Amino acid sequence: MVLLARKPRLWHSKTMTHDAPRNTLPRLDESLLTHLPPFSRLDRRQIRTILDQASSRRYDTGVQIFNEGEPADRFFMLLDGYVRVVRITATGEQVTALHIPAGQLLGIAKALGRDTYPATAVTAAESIALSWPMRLWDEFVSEYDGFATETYKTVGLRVGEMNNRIVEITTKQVEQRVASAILRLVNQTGRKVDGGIEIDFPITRQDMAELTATTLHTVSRLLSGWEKQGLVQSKRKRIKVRDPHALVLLSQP
DNA sequence: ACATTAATTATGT
DNA sequence: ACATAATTAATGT
Repeated sequence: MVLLARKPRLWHSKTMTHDAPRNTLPRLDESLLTHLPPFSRLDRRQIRTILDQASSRRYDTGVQIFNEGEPADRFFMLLDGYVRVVRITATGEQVTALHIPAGQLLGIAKALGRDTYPATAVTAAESIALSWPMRLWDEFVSEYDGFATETYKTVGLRVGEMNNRIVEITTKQVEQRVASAILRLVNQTGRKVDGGIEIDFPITRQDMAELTATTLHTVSRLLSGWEKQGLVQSKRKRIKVRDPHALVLLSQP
């Protein structure tokens, strides 16, 4: 299996050297959670007990973390990487609802009053996530100050984003949709590189097409055109924005 | 205004 | 060498 063949690469470890291969991740440090909004108001002791109940796992890119309709037995905190939340239409097409960056909760079915996952979560890059059994959810909500308000805040933001997408898809035209999709991704996950800002995880034309409800061909044509005008620069699975403002103009006619 | 089909090329292991 | 990704042109609704 691929997962076992690869060396476990932990958070931001490009320059790190590994002493020895491990089959389990190292003991979790409290600093992993202290800065993350749902846990930021907690003291060390509380975070310790939270971590002791967590299990941590590393995922290759393109791996499902959970599937739509499954009983939601665990909820997750993404520590590193990106996941896309995907729904399958009646015709079997994939539609990407949104992307979740590191530092956010996912699979929080309980927060939506559900006991099954409402969508499928697939890693968009190599990722690491903590998870807890869902029975702890109510405990977290009641015991830990700020946990509930923060998570419901992000839930609100996410449904807002999905609503925006629906409005976009039904009203705006394709060029405007992919323009604003790129801008959203850049705002959420953008990483400054020399000539501009780059989407921080590998994303194909097909992925963009699923995000914007179009075809990979249209996406390809648009990106090629924008590249010639110097708006963006893209190679395989990478999109860099050189002129965000111009994209903003394209996204709102 | 956009999708679909198909053929061709580029790119990463 | 092979599979996957991207481009490009032609044709269709």
